[in-house]
Amino acid sequence: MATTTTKRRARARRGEGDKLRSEILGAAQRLLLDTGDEEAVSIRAVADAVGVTPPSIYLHFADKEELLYAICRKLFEELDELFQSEVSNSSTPLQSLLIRGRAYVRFGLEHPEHYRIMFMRKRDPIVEARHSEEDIPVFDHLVDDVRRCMEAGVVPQGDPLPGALALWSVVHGLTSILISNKQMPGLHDNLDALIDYHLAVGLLGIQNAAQPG
Amino acid sequence: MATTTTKRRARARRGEGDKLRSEILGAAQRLLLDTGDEEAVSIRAVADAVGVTPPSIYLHFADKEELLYAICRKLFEELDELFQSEVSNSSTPLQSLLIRGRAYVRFGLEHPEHYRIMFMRKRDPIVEARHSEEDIPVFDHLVDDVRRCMEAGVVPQGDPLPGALALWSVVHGLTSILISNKQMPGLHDNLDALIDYHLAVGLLGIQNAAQPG
DNA sequence: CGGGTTAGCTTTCCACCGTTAAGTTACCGG
DNA sequence: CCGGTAACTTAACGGTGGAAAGCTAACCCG
Repeated sequence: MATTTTKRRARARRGEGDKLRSEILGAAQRLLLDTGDEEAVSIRAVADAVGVTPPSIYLHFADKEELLYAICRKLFEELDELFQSEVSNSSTPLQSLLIRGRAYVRFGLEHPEHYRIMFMRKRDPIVEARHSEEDIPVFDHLVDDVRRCMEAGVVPQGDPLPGALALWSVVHGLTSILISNKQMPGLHDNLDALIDYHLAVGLLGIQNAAQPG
Repeated sequence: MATTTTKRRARARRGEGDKLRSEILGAAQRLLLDTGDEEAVSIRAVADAVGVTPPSIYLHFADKEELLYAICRKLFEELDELFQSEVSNSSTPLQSLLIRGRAYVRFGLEHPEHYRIMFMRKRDPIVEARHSEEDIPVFDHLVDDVRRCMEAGVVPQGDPLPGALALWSVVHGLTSILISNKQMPGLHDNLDALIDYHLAVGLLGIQNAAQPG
């Protein structure tokens, strides 16, 4: 109720035009978090939340897609920081992978709409970033852990990328299934056990499977 | 170009009101296939393709979501038939799982928009069906194969559902990553090897991992 | 054959969406 | 204080999903 117009934002001073950009990003992210609904993040709603008119958005983002893309990049950084802090206490790379996986699924379940726009939209930021040779630390760190597992002899030697991709596939598959099936009976009790089982499948899988190619 | 109005459909005779329903479904599916774009399947576009006005759609579907849902149910049936025919020649349940998995990924890559509405939307038909105790053969047949693997002693005994879910997670994860990353460098060459590697990870995983719970 | 009933479909409208083109306002350097 | 321009607004376009209400043609019955 009452998502009506808020106060008008004071015009920025000369040279501070970029202020609006970050305000838009912040408002959009907050909107996504509060409503828990991607559809609520419309250009008009964001503009209204910032206290500005819709066309002003286009002074900083070419289109809605680019706004969402910018949000994603921010979320990816935050996700990487989350993972790195969780992993910091782990003693082995294998344990790191386990912790990483658990954190991944938990993040998805706790922030489903964030997860959606990050991993379930048409234009996938991770793919686009890799394509444009950008760094995506959250993925690179996963690959690093797999590589360390290889160096430690706990995963067969070779290119770490397929293994990392396979692990990502397992947790991403599980997460997106869980997200789309919040009500699926008998899935969300024993949730931790289910997650760990999937991680075991992935980890034992890359330990025992022959490298592709 | 020229997606303009087509001819007006002749009114159905009394008692044949349901004819329009299947015409709508068919047109929507065709539209999805031809354009390869979910956004092209708007109520208005479908109505236009059928030769009818938009509100007529609502005589047969409560809202757009229900129309998409109906399309999904149809697609799930077709997918199941595809899988069953591909699997019919396999001699072992393990081989069936492999074939099933390959067919799954291939289907996703060949019909990305169909795949999207089936598995990557907010309301997941499979989950909803399970919740409402409907049958979803395409999933049940997967569970059956896992069960048969257990009976054959090639997968540790227990509840087949977690294993089936894990396998689905792997292929679903891979498929959705591939779909969202059509241009990701070095992913789509060696595609078959990559798919088989993921399947090996999943299969070796459920063979070696301890049951959850 | 000729009306009445009603299934089958339309007309009209609403509020919202993303986006663009053109206009306005207010800051700030000269 | 004034002109230039950065920072925004106003107004509009064509699209969307959807609700309310009206029309029309097919069939049944006398």
